[in-house]
Amino acid sequence: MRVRFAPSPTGYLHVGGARTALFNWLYARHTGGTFLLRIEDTDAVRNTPEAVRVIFDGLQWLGLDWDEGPLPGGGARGDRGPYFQSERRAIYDRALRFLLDHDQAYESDGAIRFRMPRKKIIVDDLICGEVCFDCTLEQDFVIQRKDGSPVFHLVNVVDDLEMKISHVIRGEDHLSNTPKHLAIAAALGADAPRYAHIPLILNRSGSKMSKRDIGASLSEYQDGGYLPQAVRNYLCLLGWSLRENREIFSIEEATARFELDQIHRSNARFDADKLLWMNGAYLRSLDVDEILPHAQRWLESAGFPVEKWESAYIKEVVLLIKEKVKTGKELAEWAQPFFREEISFQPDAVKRFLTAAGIQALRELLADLSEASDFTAAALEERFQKLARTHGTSVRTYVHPARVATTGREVGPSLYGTLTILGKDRVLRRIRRAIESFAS
RNA sequence: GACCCCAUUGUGUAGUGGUUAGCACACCACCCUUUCAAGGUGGUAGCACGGGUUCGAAUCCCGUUGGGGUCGCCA
Repeated sequence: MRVRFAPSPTGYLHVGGARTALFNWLYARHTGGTFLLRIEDTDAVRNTPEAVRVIFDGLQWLGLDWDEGPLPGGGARGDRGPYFQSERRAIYDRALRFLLDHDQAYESDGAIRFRMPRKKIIVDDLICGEVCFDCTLEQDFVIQRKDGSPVFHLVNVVDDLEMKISHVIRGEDHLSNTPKHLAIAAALGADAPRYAHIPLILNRSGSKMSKRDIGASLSEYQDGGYLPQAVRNYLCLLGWSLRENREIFSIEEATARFELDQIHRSNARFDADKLLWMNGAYLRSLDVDEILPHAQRWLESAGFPVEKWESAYIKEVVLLIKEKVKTGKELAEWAQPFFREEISFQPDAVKRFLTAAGIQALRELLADLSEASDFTAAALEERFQKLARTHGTSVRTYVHPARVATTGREVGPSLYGTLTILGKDRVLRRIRRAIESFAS
């Protein structure tokens, strides 16, 4: 089996494209076949090195490695290259010459048109089944522009043939183009690959997700603190499932179970809420060591110089917070009090908890914690409860002002864990400072 | 408009002739609780419609309606 992902470098990687790449990759890995990457950069205007970089980054981030194709560092792997269409002109010229010589194409106003056969063409699709197109009234179409550049329909088919692609797994928006592609392959005297058209990903309002839609670009997830495992898992679910009331699964499991004929025929709407939930689920369940490299990136982009801190310290913070948040972005926000001495106080939090009563509670707490020799979470919890009992009040009396004093916020991870990680010195200093700043 | 694809709660799906139509997200309620999450329990909500076929249709056939896609010298 030889499958390919053939994106056009547009400057961003569409989630639909990412899902197409994923399905191709899954099929290749499932069958022990070859997954190749081909860059369809025939549109010179849009073709920039940065735009190609985005494709490499996105695929690598998702963990979709390709066996053949251009390499991010330059050069290529595989013996069916070049893998940039812009470098394959001679091959297309040869195909054009062949079609012209065999009267399957002709010149028209300077362009070259393909002689579309006027007959019924059946697409035997691996997912959609046999689809019949009546092409008796079909028009001939351009395969080489007046400026001499070849057109998508031609190059796409020629490359699939030249690269010995056995299965073309692509979006269903291409189903209607397939008769053309079948006809070109036949005119070239070749056997066309098998086709498998996967359902489209729709936006919230139900039309094909486009560049303009929120959440359409993979980079939004790369930059938004999502875990690639979660995004990949979610993408699997758009048109495919394990069929056993379970939606969170490993990539190995997906690879083992993936079958083309189990893919849906109906389009799927992209549900950002569910992806968010899934990302949180991954954050909670993944081992902190797996999250660490991502967390370092999240913290870095939030403006915290991670190299300043021991990775053991970062791990403690991540371990504390990851249970409570859904994205890395959120995690970085919550982590602020651990990486910045100058904490910023949220006005609402101050107003609500650093009242006269709150300050009084902080004074009592300060006196108590000053005596503490054991600053573990369990010991602190005991201390807070004892303090509350002594003063005949609820532990909340101390917890809330303490959280605001040490983190500046009224919402955050477990307070006792927070205090433990901050350590006695920082905790006492922050409580003192809060008392000084907000006692009126 | 022509052609093509599709149709199970709001969303993603399980279901392939006989089920109290299952699961997940979202939503609501309660429980747990130091906040927020998470977790637990329960709940609201679905086979688009009309004809067939059949002893029996979410499941098979036809039509209607609805949604989507394609009709470029873009890819």
